Amino acid sequence: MRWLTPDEQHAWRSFVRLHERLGGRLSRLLQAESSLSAADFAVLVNLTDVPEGRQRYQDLARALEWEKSRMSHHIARMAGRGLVVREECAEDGRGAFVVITEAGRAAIEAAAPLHVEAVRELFLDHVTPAELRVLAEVSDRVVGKLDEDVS
Amino acid sequence: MRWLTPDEQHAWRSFVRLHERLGGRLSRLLQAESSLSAADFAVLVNLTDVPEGRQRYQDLARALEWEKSRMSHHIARMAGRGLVVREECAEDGRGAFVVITEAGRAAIEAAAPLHVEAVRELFLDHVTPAELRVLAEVSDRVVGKLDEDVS
DNA sequence: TAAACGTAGTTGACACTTCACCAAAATTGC
DNA sequence: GCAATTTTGGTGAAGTGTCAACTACGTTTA
Repeated sequence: MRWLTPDEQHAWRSFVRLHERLGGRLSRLLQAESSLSAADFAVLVNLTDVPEGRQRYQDLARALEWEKSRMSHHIARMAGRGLVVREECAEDGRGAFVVITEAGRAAIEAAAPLHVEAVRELFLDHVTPAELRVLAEVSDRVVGKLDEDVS
Repeated sequence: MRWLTPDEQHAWRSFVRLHERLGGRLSRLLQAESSLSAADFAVLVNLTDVPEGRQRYQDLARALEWEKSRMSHHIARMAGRGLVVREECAEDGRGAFVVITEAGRAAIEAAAPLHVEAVRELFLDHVTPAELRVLAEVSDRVVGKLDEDVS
C-alpha cells in the first residue's frame, strides 16, 4: 500500500491542527464576546443576506450544508433564545420559515466586526496574498472533487 | 473598521468549507469502515507510537491538544468498548495510564490503511507538491502565532 | 509538620450533532 | 382520482465536547 511520505504526513497533520486550533479559538472568542456560537453566527449571517431576513428551513440547510435534523434542533434552540422565530408557510403546508428577530439582528451586528477582526488578527494577517490565492484555489478544487464523488 | 475584501472573503469561506466538508467526509468514512470515530483513531494512533502502548492521561492529552476532561470522558467510553484499558499509576497516586488492548490494536491496524487511502483520494491526489508545501508553511506559521498569543 | 498551593483526573450539567425513524403534505404516474 | 413516491420537517436516543466544581494526591513553604 501507498503510505504517506514524511512531507505529506507533516503537511496533513499541520493542516488538521490548524483547523482544530483556529476553529476552536475563533468560536471561543465569538462565544465570549457575543454569546453566539459559530453555528448561531452562520445562521444569522445567512438570514441577514436574504430579503426580509426570512428563509425556508430547506434553503438555509442547503446554504449552510447542514442536515435538516441539525437545522431543526438548532433553530429550536435559537428560537428559545429569541434570536429567530419560526413561521408556518402558507403555500406549502409542510414547510416553514426561519425569520431573524430584532434581537437577532442586534446580536449579529454586534458580533460581526469583532469576528472579522479576529479572523484578521489570527489568520489573514499572517498569510501573504499569494499564499491566500493558493489556499483558495486548493480549497475550491478539493471541495469540487468532493462534490463530484457523490459516494 | 477594516472589512474583508472580496478575495479575502472568498478565500476564508472556501477554506472553512474545505475543512468542514473534508473532515466530515473522512470521519464518516472512518466510522463506516471501522466503527472508529476520528477521535478514537487519534487516540489509538498515539498509543501505538508509544512503548507498550501505554501512556499517562496527561501526556496523551498534551499530544492530542485535548482538555483533560475530554480525555477522561472519551477514554471512559473507549474503555467501555474494549479498545483501551485504564490502569492506576504506582509512582503517582493521582495519575493513571491509558493502555491499548489487543482489540484496540486490531481496530487501528484495520482502519489505518483505509484512512490513509481516503486522505490520498480525497485530498493529497488533488494538490501539487508545491501547493502542499505552501499549506504546511502557512499552517505551521499560523499555529505558531496562535501559540504566542496566550490570550 | 501543618497549611497553602498546585497537579491529575473525575463528575455532572448542558449544548451540540448524528442517526434512525416518523408524519404530513405535495407530486407523479397510471 | 388515487396509490406510490418524494419532499419537508420533527423527534428521541446516543455519542461527543466544554465548563465549572470537586476529590485526591503531591509539593512547597513558613
